[in-house]
Amino acid sequence: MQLDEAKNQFIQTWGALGSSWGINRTMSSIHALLIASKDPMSTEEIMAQLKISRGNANMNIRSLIDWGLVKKQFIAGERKEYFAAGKDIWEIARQIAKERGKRELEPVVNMVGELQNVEDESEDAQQFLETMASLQDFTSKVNGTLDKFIKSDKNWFYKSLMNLIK
Amino acid sequence: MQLDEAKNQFIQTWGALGSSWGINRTMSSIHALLIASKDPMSTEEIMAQLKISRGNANMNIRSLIDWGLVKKQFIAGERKEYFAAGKDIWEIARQIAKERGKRELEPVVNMVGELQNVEDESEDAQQFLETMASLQDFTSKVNGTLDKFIKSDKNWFYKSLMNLIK
DNA sequence: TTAAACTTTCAGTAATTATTGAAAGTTTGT
DNA sequence: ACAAACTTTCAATAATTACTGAAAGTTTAA
Repeated sequence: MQLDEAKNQFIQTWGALGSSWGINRTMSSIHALLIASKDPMSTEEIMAQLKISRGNANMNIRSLIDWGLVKKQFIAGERKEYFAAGKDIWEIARQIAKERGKRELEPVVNMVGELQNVEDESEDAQQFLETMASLQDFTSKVNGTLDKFIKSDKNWFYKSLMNLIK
Repeated sequence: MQLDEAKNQFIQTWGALGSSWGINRTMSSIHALLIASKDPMSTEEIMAQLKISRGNANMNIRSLIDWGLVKKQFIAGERKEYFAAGKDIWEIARQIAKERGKRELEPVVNMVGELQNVEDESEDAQQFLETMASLQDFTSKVNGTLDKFIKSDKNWFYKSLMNLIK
């Protein structure tokens, strides 16, 4: 297999994965492209490789920077901005966990908190509150683990995971 | 707070959460509705509660059944089908992990496996292969943990998690 | 200060995804 | 066998989300 072929394969799969996880296809394709590239790339190069417009490239590069997945790189003597993705998969996972946790876990935690003060005494209400309580238990545990993971270095996580899966 | 109000709140939030995780809003709303309901519900009732069409209701109920999140319930003397969601959050999480793992993690594992036979010897290729190797390492560990989690009962997971977060 | 080199924005449009509702299909009781 | 009660399908349509490209904005070097 040729290197280019392999890279394309990777970009494809990574892009599809992203889109089925609610991250847009272009954003994850750019991410994959940068992960697979040895050198930082300019907006122009990204546009050319993925055949996308300037606006689209720019917007998604910004999102990747917001998510902490991509960094600007200045190249001596060049005026253009270059972009590079971290290559450490653990770091990438940690970064994604952090963002998604913030954006999607927190709303649930907040909702469940508010739901505690239902006055109703019916059996129906009892059961609902029970489920909500267990949801709260669950999310707070997931949140806690996520926090540890986010603050951890690879090594800590690795050890704990090994421990977890025995 | 009224029970109905609380339930609506829950349906709303759960629906939004699903849609930002690549699951359609109606599907997660129905799921939430069934989680919050003491008794199993018919298609008619679901349609009325969420103000959605028959077709939409049917399709999404089927998806929920495919995912193993909802079960048919037969009610004595009734001809209609009734539906109920499991209320155990751990079981729900396990079910979702299982489905998503199958649908989205496996393609990555397969791709990375295939990518091993790149013949190129350049530095660029070296680096790419290194990243892919670490990706493989990562996915196989996640996969392994997921497997354990899926096969586990709540208690096993709980203990390991407690252990994990010290 | 000017203009070239580059980045960002955004209104319009395209592509994708979800929903409707009516028609076709199925099951069950008589 | 019939028809009522129910479920499923799917073509048309609506809603959402992503993308384009040109124009506006910004930075830098001379």
